Amino acid sequence: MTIARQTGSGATIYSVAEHAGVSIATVSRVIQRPEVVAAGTRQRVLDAIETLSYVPVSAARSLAVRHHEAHGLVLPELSGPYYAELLMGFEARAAELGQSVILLLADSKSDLPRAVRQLATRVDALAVFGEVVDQPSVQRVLQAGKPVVVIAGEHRAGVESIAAENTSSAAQLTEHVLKHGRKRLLFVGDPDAAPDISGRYAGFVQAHRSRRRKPADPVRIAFRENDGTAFADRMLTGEHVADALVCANDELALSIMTRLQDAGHSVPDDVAVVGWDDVMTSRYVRPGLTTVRQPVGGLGRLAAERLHELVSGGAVNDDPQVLPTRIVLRQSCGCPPGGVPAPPRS
Amino acid sequence: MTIARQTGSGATIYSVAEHAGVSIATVSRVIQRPEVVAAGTRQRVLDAIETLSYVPVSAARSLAVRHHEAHGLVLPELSGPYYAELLMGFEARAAELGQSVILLLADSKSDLPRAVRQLATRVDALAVFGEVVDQPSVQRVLQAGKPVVVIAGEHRAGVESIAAENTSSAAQLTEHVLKHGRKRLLFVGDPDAAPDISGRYAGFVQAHRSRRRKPADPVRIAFRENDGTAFADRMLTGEHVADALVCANDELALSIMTRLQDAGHSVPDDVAVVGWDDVMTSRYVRPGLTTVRQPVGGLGRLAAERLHELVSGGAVNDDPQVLPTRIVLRQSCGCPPGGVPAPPRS
DNA sequence: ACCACGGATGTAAGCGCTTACAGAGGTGTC
DNA sequence: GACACCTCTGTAAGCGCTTACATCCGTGGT
Repeated sequence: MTIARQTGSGATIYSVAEHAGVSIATVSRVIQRPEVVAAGTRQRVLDAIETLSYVPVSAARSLAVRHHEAHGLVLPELSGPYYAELLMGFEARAAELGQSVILLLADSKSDLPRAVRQLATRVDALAVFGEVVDQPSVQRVLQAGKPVVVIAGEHRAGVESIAAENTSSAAQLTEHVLKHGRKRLLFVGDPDAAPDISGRYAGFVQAHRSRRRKPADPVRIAFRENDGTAFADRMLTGEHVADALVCANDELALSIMTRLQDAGHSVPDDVAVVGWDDVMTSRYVRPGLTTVRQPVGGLGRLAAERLHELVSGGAVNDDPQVLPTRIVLRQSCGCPPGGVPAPPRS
Repeated sequence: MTIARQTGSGATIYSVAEHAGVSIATVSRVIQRPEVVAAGTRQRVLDAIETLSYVPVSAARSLAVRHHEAHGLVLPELSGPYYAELLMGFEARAAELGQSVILLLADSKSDLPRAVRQLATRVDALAVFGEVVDQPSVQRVLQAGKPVVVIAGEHRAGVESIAAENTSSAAQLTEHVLKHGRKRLLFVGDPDAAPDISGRYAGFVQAHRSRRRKPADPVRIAFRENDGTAFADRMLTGEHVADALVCANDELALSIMTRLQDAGHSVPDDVAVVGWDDVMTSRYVRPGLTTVRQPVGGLGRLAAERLHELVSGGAVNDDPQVLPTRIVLRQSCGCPPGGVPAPPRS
């Protein structure tokens, strides 16, 4: 608390070796491959480690072995369950593979490219979400010889990419809504904002086409609750007319649905609403929100796994890997209660 | 893709120096303190860095400067908004202070102590949540000379700790419910599960005492949705009787409330329900859930900040720092609609 | 009794940076 | 013209580990 502590910060492999009466090589061995050192010696070293509170300096090891044993993950932010789940999956798998994870959140960063460069400095490989980090920055990392996988982003040659299936489940979902007899569907959310969304809109269009109906243009709004509320207000004034809303995500769907209900409209009688993500709230609102569940944790796990394989010399997979999604039917689309019970969250 | 790449993985400070026709010291200088090197030289070096796609190896720097420029954060998990928000705050502040953050999630770890030891190896300081990591592990880190702050955990001498205020807001909240004329309140959640919860129960007790009423024993159940549902079922059978429920967190409150409603009971008429955390769902359910908002992001920011100060030689703060919380009144407690509008989330 | 061999440990050469210190030119002053 | 000063750059000594290679010693075979 006052004087420099002798133990702790001071202990190095040298002090341990000295204390145990062995060479530093032996100390290193008891840490890396305990079985090769004689039991007695091993114990003396272990004791020395204990009494000196020795904690190795990973940087020295990294330098010597020439890799970091760490993966970086760049996410836009962490509000809502989506990214959190992704991160959980990533962290879990990375840990299993003995890798630390260094997290970088893009919002709140004034100079993202710089932050990414910095990050690249301390990891063996990088996973980045969608288009959060600019292409040149990605290229830099790649050129420095560090594998990069992009999650739910644009697919580009030479960069491994993984994503959840969007288009065909969007088509199914749209089809489902159409089967409920809805005529004027609106897609709510900006397809240009992210590849995920454009895939969903593509499915929306496809479902219309296959019935020879003309899909409406997307309502290009952002994805936060405020945006949904504002849109609902514009529906209330008659600016937008629809009997079904296919929303780009649950936050949008929920905020719109709630606003409409608070204004006296009935969901799904007046207008059906469906979304994407199956957030917790979607189970709790009434009517329950029909939505699409993505294997978000799986995306994270897969990303960590691929990174590890790439670092270990694996070849980059040139086509995107897409994980299947599942439609969760509740009542907001017009289905009767008790129809299909929502499966428990995995 | 086939042959070892010349650029990238190969580039070191030496190759850059050679390519630019300067010494490695100069290269290091243009990276660390560009202003001290002559403009022409600097540019040549910058060009060399560019053409060689040089990315420094942070481990080498860490070794030379003798610190990692990274903070570790150990969290139980990441489901629900609570930990995610904490993490966001922590990451944001850490980044501002130039520190990377290495995340460790305790669930999914088969050998947590080992994971923590490993983590300690690559950071300058550690923030750990509550009691997720065992005391001996914490002590080890401390003895190795690395600062530790515990968030929302038991306070112990010598370890810095920070938390959100619990007892007095719990007392206020309980008091509020009592003022609505409720007579039989139950505290739902196990106080022994976490210091936060025991603080809340203490407030519950305190409010009763100050009115000379006898507080009920806590209903010791876990905090997941299932546990809440099961408890609600037991209320429905008459095993528990109450006209108000003070729940340890929103997940519990929401799952109980919903189950009760689905069974035909009215909230708040038959039973009032309040919770803690102000998760997103709490705004969306009807009636809106009365709850307590904690400055979760603030806890994270503060943790990162204190860590940084401790690493920079600051003295450890012997009493816990507690951040204020705020009660958010909605209708589940019995308040009329439109009474106090819920402030927007910060 | 001698030798080959294998197991346990030590020696020493890096890994890629940072930085104190020294040296080399230029400028300005008297 | 000599000298004191700057400014800019180079030299070299670590930072704390890992690991190939060398060494030492005890065994067992013959």
